[in-house]
Amino acid sequence: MRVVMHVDLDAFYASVEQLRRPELRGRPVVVGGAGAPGERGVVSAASYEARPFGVRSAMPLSRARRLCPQAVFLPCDFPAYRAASQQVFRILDAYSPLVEPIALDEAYLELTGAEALLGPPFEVGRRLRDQVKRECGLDLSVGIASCKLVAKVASELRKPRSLVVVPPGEEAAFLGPLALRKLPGCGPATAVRIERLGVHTIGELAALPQPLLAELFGQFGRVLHEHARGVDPTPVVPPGDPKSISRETTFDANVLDRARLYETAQALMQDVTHSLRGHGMAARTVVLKLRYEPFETESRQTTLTAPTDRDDELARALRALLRAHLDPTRPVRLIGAGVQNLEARAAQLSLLETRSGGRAALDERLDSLRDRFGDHAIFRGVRAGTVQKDFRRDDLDALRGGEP
DNA sequence: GCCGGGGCTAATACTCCG
DNA sequence: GCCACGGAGTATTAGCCC
Repeated sequence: MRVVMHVDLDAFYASVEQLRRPELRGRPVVVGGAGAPGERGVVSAASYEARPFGVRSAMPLSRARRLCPQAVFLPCDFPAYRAASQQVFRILDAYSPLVEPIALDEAYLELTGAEALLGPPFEVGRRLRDQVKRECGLDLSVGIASCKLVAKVASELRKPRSLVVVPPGEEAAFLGPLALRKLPGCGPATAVRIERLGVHTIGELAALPQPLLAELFGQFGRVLHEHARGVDPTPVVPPGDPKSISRETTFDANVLDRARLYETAQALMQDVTHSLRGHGMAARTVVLKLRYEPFETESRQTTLTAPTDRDDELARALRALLRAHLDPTRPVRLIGAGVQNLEARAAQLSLLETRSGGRAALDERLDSLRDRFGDHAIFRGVRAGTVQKDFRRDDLDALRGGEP
């Protein structure tokens, strides 16, 4: 029988802030945005003191301010959250050789076959939770079950400091009474569609005939049916190669100035290509994302004849997309640049260029400067336009191995 | 009236080809 | 030459998660 543990740090960003600034303890704390007054942004984390006021993550900061004006509002400080996260993951690594980070504050651990070594699941969970509190000062919620899906629902069930073990065979009975929305993957859109069938709990969903769900939701319907019964065979896996890399930014005020849009897009693409080369990968598809007023999002993409990791080639493709698709009459709220269709780089050097020659060598030298002095230390021709507003995949990759 | 950033999957549409 | 049709590959959007 499989044993999987899901762990989740409670109100993580807010807790890190309270930990390093004791005067914030016991007070409502809301973390989000970059800290500019009146900026557009959403709540990344709300302390448990802020939640009775209705403040939730993903809520616009402006709304959080109205709901809880007495809260302390803080910008995200990723270096601090990364450091705290690394400390916790070092502890996790001691409990299992197979750890799958999902975010800075969340992970799955494969514990199958570890009982002889670590003890019974409930005891393991309690020991881990106490160790994280003692050594890092942070509250951890723990769920343990025979699969990832049920372990995750279990850890969320009694936050903060959940410690819930679902014994094998009791998965369906455990999920049955819970609301549809507690099922991972069942978001607002899916829940509304299911509720139209008169179904409101996971148990009622599990009782629906599978062919009906398949007809309504395609192959997702089959998965939904399995999940509702507590069946989830997906393995715990460490992060593999990325499938896409993107950066985007929302302007504090809408932008019509073409030069500013081109410049920002280019700066974002330099971030993207830096990360791309950091993974030793090359991309074949370049994506431009635009969000116009009023909140209408478009994406346009183009596929190159050969994959590349070069700044100039990818930036040129992005400029071509802008030329072809940017509507100069509409105010732009957000712009983004990305790559997908990724593959390992080694195999794709063209016959006429070597890694040590010309432009590629320039890319590499700029990369090493950015690695030493930070992403925004240096830009080709354009200034840095963005600050990090949430964790990125690259942060997760840095958790592996555990060095600060 | 408000809606960030980053990544993933799936569904669907479209285009080209034979 | 024209049409139907299916497959492959690409483009776009929707939904979900933290």
